[in-house]
Amino acid sequence: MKSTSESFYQKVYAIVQLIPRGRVSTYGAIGNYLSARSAARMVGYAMNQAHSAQNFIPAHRVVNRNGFLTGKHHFGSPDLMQQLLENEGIEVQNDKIVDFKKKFWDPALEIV
DNA sequence: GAGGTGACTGCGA
DNA sequence: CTCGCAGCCACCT
Repeated sequence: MKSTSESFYQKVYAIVQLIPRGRVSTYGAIGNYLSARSAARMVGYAMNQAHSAQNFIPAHRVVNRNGFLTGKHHFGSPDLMQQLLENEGIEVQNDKIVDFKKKFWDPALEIV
């Protein structure tokens, strides 16, 4: 039923929820894993509905390619995203993830 | 039915 | 090195 891609979001949600604590991913990495080279916008768009999703989506673990908290404003509170990241042991300074490259989590590499 | 937007990315000048 | 533009796909009005 509703096999017509229940929602591109469902896929994104699944990936985001798979992100281990203390790690972060990017829109491009997720989009790339979904067969979309640069569908990063769709991933970000999915996050837009994340707060509407029935399940909790750790969208704070998803940032842009530069490691900046671009979507922090969509959490209801601009500081909420940073607080969540710091709560997981991720250092955030100037709205940017510290050592983002080290904490970067690629689904295509982790999910086999 | 058509147009516009968007939490992005990569490449060119 | 820095700045700008075009591409991408799905959802919303």
